[in-house]
Amino acid sequence: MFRISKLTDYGTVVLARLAEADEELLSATEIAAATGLGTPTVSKLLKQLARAELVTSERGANGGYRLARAPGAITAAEIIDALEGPVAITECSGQDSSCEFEEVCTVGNSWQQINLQIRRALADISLTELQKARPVIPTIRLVPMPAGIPRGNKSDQH
Amino acid sequence: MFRISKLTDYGTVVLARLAEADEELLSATEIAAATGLGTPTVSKLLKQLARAELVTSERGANGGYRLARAPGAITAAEIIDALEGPVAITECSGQDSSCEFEEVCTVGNSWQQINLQIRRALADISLTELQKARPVIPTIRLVPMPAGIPRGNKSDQH
DNA sequence: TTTAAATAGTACTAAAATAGTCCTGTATTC
DNA sequence: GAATACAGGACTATTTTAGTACTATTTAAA
Repeated sequence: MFRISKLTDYGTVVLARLAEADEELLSATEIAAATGLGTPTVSKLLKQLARAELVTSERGANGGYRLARAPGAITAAEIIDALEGPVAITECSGQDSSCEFEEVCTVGNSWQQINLQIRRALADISLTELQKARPVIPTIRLVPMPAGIPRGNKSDQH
Repeated sequence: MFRISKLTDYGTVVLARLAEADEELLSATEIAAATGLGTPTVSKLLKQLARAELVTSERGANGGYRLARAPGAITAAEIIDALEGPVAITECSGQDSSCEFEEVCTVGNSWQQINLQIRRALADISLTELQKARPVIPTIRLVPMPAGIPRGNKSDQH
């Protein structure tokens, strides 16, 4: 339905936690505990974010993650790119224009325009701004919830 | 992956065909033949578009569909709304703010901003513009293809 | 030097959303 | 009344997403 996936949203929660920690090294387990998300899930997300170079990692005992850059320099577009691949409103709006039906199929152009505008909007929002509305979440209230940002059940519209 | 669904894209193909027909009544079968899409699929799409009042229908023998308005007055936002429900980048970015976790969950604001900008971009593109890049498609080339806008296989990026 | 804690990578399973089909009913024309 | 076409809903199959598990590697500390 034209929305970001749950994992991407969880990803912003994880990144927000790291932003809050400000340079301090946090392990996946710690982040999971702080956000209420599952440890394997957090771990998976951090690996993806590390590969996209939005966070840096240190291995070994006492290892963990920290933001690769200041929160203000990480954009929503980058987060989405990292966690769900490049934003593309249609399958054929990528740069790689190597379709065998190219002469016939001509959807491209306008969707690509839209795509560009969406990308622009996403590139304009930084982690700082995403974080702004997500201040210190009282841990005690999160514990009973399965996910850091509870949703996905019946009626939890915000 | 943050994209519109195939059905929505098919929908624009169907609408483009109707725009081309310019007021002439076309049956689902005719549109299916002209676009290369499956008849049941086209039929389903047209029903949804009719309910959203983007097309009008006439029942009975010699019935069919035509655009409810001029192509220039139908926007991408409306098409997406009709075929996949209201555009919302996250589940909680709708108007209906009745979440039981509202005090705790605070994702809202910035995603909603993004959402609004995306909506604006989509509302700015009309069917005419979507159609522009999709001129007369030679039927003969479409026949062997399973879908009007062939894709979804391995390497068919446009 | 061994053990424990942590990330890296990959593969797999389960659940949910999407796509596509079919059937039954109703309206309209011939 | 028969044929054609839309309306609505239900159902099935496929694909995508979410979540988990396992193995390997790295590092710190006992």
